[in-house]
Amino acid sequence: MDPIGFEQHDHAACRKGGLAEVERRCATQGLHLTPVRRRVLEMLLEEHRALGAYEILDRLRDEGMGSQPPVAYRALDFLVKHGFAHKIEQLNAFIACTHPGTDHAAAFLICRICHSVAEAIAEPARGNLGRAAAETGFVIERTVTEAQGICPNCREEAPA
Amino acid sequence: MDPIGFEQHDHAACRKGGLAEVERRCATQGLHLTPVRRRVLEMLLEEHRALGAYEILDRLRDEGMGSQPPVAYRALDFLVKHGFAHKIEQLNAFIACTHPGTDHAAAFLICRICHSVAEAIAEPARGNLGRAAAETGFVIERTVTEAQGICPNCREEAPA
DNA sequence: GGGGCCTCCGTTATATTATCACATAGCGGC
DNA sequence: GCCGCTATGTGATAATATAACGGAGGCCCC
Repeated sequence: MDPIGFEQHDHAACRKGGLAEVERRCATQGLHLTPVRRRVLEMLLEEHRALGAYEILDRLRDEGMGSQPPVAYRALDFLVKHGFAHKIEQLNAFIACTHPGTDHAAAFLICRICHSVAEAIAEPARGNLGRAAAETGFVIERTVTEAQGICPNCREEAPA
Repeated sequence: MDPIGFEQHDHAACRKGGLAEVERRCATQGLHLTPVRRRVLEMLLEEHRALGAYEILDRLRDEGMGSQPPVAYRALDFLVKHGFAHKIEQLNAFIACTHPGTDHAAAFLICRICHSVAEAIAEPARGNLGRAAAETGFVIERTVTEAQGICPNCREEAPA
């Protein structure tokens, strides 16, 4: 199990590994990891925290890579569509996928203090939701699972 | 089990029952179900479909109950805060709770064709998410579980 | 029964998030 | 060279949400 991003870890490796994996998959699937898309992915990989589209856009603008919202949104759409990033619906923000290789339904643990986000692999068909779907004939295509709370680090510092 | 809103049912009873239950709880908990809040709840109970804040605001305006966004958002905040309604994060829209009595974590089945929404009771602590949280010491305070797909009715009509 | 406090509402303004529409650039096929 | 395709650049605007402030009304205390 490595679903969690709260621990200390070799973050440089984590960034490079994520990028390398995405590059590999783009190559095998014939996808274009263009400069903008690549840069946005790097930004997301920089931190285990969700970034808003406009935060990303600001950074792109600083780097001279386009200054209008569609630039950021299109890159994010690409990354999300191909499973290289996820949208955190509760935050209207985006995060790099920690398992870009696997076809996966993701689940997230979101710290409301430090805003770090950890990703786990979800089991969409399990539990009440899957049962309810099966009972009624609802066909699940996509699930969003997000938990908000306090991460171990923040819990120590502010145990309230 | 009655988690599902896709079947035919006595909708008038369903509306009245929902309203009555909320009134009862407001009475016992000392909450103020003011005219605006009550009207918004009624609107949500009208349909098993998520309504956007501005859709609600338009109706309030038509009825002369306030025309500015905060009016709708405040009423919705109240309803959500006390568990009488839920926000569907994927849709940025709101729906009446089908189990206003119980203290509950909700899970939703959202039809991407007809936009109807069914609510089931979720089991937040189960599955990978709960396990990942337990392993790392993350304290879950609130979970969002939403599945998007095709409801049985739409599936018959458009079996693609 | 007046004053203070609290909750709720009305309103203006603005912030934040997201998309539309259309023009341009590059690239590969043939 | 030209076409068709994908991606990008840009201006405009739509959709969602909140900040900030003032006033109305209830309620309690004394």
